[in-house]
Amino acid sequence: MHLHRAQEHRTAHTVRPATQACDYCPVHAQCLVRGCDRSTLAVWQSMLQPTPPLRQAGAGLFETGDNADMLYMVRSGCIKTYALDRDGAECVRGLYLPGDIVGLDTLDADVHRVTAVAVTPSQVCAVPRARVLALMEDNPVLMRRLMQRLSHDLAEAQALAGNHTAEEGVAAFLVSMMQRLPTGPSGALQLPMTRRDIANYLRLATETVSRVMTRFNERGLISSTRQRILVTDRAALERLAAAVALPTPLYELEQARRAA
Amino acid sequence: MHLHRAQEHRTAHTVRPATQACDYCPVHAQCLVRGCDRSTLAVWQSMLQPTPPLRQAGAGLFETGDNADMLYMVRSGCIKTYALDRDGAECVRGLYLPGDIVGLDTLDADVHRVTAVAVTPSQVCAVPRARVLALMEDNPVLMRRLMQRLSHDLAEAQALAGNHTAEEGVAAFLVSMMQRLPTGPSGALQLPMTRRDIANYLRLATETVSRVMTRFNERGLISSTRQRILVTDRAALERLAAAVALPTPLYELEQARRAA
DNA sequence: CGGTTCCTTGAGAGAACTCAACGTCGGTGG
DNA sequence: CCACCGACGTTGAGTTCTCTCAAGGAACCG
Repeated sequence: MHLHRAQEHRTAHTVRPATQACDYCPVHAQCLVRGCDRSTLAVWQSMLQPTPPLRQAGAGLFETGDNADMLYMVRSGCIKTYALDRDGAECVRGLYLPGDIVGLDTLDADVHRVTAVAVTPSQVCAVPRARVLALMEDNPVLMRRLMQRLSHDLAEAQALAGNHTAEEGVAAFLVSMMQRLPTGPSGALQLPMTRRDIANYLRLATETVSRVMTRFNERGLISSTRQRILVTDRAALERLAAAVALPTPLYELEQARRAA
Repeated sequence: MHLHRAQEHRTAHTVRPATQACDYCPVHAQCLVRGCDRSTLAVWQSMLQPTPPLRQAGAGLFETGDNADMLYMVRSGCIKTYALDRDGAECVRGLYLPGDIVGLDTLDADVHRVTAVAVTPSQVCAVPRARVLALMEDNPVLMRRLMQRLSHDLAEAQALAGNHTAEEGVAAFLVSMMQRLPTGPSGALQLPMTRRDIANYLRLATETVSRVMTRFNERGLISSTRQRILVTDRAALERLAAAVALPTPLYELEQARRAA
C-alpha cells in the first residue's frame, strides 16, 4: 500500500505518467514487450496513452457499455472487473494484479461487458487495442505472448470454476495470490482486496469467506489478521486447492524457456 | 445422431477423413479459414492431420500429460474436456460443439492439463498448433479470428462462473445450447451430453440438474423428455440466466460485420 | 472523537448434496 | 422375440453446507 502511494506521488507531476517510467516499471519483467529490440520498444512507448493514476479505491477505468478500444496493463495496485446481476450485486469477473492485462476478455466485442474499477490505488498503462493487434502482425513474438496470456487466463478461469466447496475455492484463491503477489519482509501476503471482493469473485458470501479463513487459522494453515496473511502450511492449502490443478504460472514458463 | 453415423460411414473408407471433406464440412461457415483465398485454403488443408472419427462416446482425443501440439476443430458430435479431482470425480472444464476449437486453453503450455473424450460419436479436424501459429504470422485475418475466439471463450468461462444458484446455471446452460446447437424439425434441442456431464460442467449434482429441469417443466419453461428438450419460454430462461450476461455469440459479430 | 467500512461470529433458514429406490431406455444374448 | 442387464433419469428423505439476518468489535478517516 505504501509503495503504491509513493509511486503515485512520483508520477503525479509528470505529463505522461504511464509512458515515461518504463525503466522504473515494477513489472517491466512481465511486460509484453520485454526483451524486444529498441525500435519495437520505441513504437510501443509511442502507443501508450497518457493515463492518470487511479488515486483511490473505486476509481473507474471503464464501464459496461463503454467502447472497448484499449488494453490496460496493470503497473501497480489492483483492478477488478465486475458485472451487476439483477439484484444489483457485484459479480466480480476478474482480479488483476501488477503484470496482468485488463481487457483481454473483450477482444471479440466492441463494447465492454463489465465495469473495471481500482481495488486499491493503482496505475495502468493504456494502449489502443487496434495498435497492439497491428504491431503483432509484424512481431510474431508479441503475437505468441498475447496468445499465451489469453490461453492462460482461459485455463485459469476454467479451473476456478471447478472448485466445488468454499474451502477449495478460498484455498485455490490464496495459492493463486501467493503465486502472483510479492510477499512482504515477514513472508506475509498483503491482500489488496476486501473479503467482499474475494467473496464476489468466488461467488460466496463474505461471511463464508471469513469463516473459512478462521477455520484455516484454527487448523494452522495460515495466520491472518485482516488483509495481512501469513501462509504457514502452503502444502496443505495446495492439497485443498488441488481438486483442480491450477495452470502453470506464466513466469515459470519463461524461466523454463530461458533455461532451455 | 443419425447424421453423425452417416458421416462416419462416408469417411471411414478414405485415407484422410478430416482433410478431404472441407466442402462437405457441416461447420465450414464457422471455420477459421472461411472466406480465405485459395492459397491459404490450400496451405490449411495441407496442414490437417488424418484423424479417424471418434466412433463412440468415451473415445479419447488426448489425455492429461499428453503433448499439446495440436488444435482440434470439432466437425460433428460433442467433445468434453475434464480434469479429475482427488476423489476421482470428473471435473468437466469444457463442452465443445461443432465449430468449437479444443485446445485453446493450452497454448501457454507444452502438455495438456485435461483429458478430452467424445461425448457422442464425433469428428474433428486436427491441425498442428505450431503451424497454425506460423500461418497466422502471415495472415492477420486468421490471427484476429483466433484472438477473438480465445477472448470469447475467456468471457464465456468467466460468465459461467458467475452463476450462483442451480437454476441460474442450468438456465444459462440451456440458453447457451440454444445458441450453439441446431434445433430439430420440431424446434426441440437434442442435447448430446448426459445429465451427469451437465452437472459436472456446472459443478452440481446430477440430481440437482434433474430437479431443476423438472421444475422448469412444471413452470412451463421447457418441455423435456430425457435429452430432447423443447424450450417453450426462452425469454424466461434468459431472464433467469441474465444474472450474468452471456457474451455475444461470435456468429452475431460476424453478421454485424458483414452488414457494416 | 464520531462515522463509516470492514471483518468476525452466532443463530436460523434455505439450498444443494448424499444416499437410496425406482422407472425408462438401449443394447445384448439367450 | 423376449428377457435381462446396465446406464441414465427421476423422485424422495435426511443431512450438510452455505446463505441470510443480526450484532458486535476493529481499523480507518475526517
